[in-house]
Amino acid sequence: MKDSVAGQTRIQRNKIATITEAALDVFSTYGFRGSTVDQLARAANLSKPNLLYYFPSKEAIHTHLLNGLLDIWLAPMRKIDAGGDPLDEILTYVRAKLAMSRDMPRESRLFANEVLQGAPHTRDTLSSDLKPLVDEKAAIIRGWMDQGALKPSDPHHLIFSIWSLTQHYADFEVQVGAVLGPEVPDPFPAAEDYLVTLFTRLLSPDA
Amino acid sequence: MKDSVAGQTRIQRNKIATITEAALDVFSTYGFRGSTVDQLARAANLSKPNLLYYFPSKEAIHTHLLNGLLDIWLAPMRKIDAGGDPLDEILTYVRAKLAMSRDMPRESRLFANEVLQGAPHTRDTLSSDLKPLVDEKAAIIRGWMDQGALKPSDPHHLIFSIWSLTQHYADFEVQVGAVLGPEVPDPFPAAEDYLVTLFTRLLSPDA
DNA sequence: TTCGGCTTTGACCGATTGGTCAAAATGCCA
DNA sequence: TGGCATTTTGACCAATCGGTCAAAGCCGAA
Repeated sequence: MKDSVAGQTRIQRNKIATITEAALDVFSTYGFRGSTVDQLARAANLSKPNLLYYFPSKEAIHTHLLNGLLDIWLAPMRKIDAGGDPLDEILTYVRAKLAMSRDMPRESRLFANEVLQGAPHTRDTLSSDLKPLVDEKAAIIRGWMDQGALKPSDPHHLIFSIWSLTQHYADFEVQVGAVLGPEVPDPFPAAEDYLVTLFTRLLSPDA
Repeated sequence: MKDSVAGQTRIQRNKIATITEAALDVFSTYGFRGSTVDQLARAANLSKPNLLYYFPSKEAIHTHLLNGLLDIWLAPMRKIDAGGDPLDEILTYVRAKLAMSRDMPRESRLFANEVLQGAPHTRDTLSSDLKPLVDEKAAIIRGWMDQGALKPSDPHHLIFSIWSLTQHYADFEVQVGAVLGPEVPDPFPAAEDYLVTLFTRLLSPDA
């Protein structure tokens, strides 16, 4: 595996970055099994053997992508701070996740494809890395609710709802676009207003 | 295409039903391109040529499945009644959609797979059938809000949020399970409580 | 200019893909 | 029972799949 940064030439680093970028395009559109090595090579402007000179297999590229992405993907949640203003912390997280759906829809769809099909390459990571992180943040939220700083509701399902509501605009982009029609070219401003209203009414203890 | 019910023998109707059921299993798990005709045949306890005697191609099975499903899938939304109690109508719809995620997760994942990959077999139907239906129901909801029977918020995004929040429990079942852990074998009761609370606080004009 | 290692490639491999076909088996009605 | 249409199957096909390999091209250092 050529995952390590050390001991790489400039060419290697560049090509690997190009391949990774192209693979994100292809995998997020067609899924793992729906993508072919030829497709990946063509998207990266490389011959097939050349691509397989940098990665040992199609699966290695996919794994490399998923591994690199998980940290980026969870970064906004890690920033939830027990010392901050409760509603602000939640709304900031919601806005950050929605921005990721707008700016990184391919990454969102890559994860969605993976999880939809049973997370065959990620399942262990979900239990070992994701669960503790979510439990930690859920405990913070529960603390806020116990103090009366937020209206009570199930913290785990609150987190699920943030994920589903925000990622929906990336994963189901085609459906959202078809329903809103061409007269709404960008659904994100209205989506942000709606989601801020939703979580404010759900959680704000005043009014 | 053997979609028509008329002019079919008992054997044909049974086998087609068996194939459809098996294909739902396979396609919803592996996606269209990720599923093979051999897999479909094995799941239906048929030889490959025998399966292709009832359907002309792998794609025909997939199309047949999607077509048959769209009506079932949209049925709860069609029941939203302008004459009913506004909050009741919404909560009934939410509960019905959540029940579908619990009882028909394969159907949900089949659609998710399709839409995620750009809805190559469904795109036209989304614009021609889904959009008018959503627009109609959104107008009803907007009417309720204008009357003051519901707190104001964007009706289209309200509908999107019902879809995403409920389908999440089917489409991302693996993730939900991994985060909640084995100590929560069934997330649906808590999910229903949470969603009822969410939409009540979002929409109920009192309190 | 030559050398040696990194990079790139066309040709090729066995396995699997979606799908076909002729022949055999089965069901059904007289 | 015979006879015909429906159903089922093993063998097979061309195309595509992921991946290999030896040879050729390319590069900077000596």
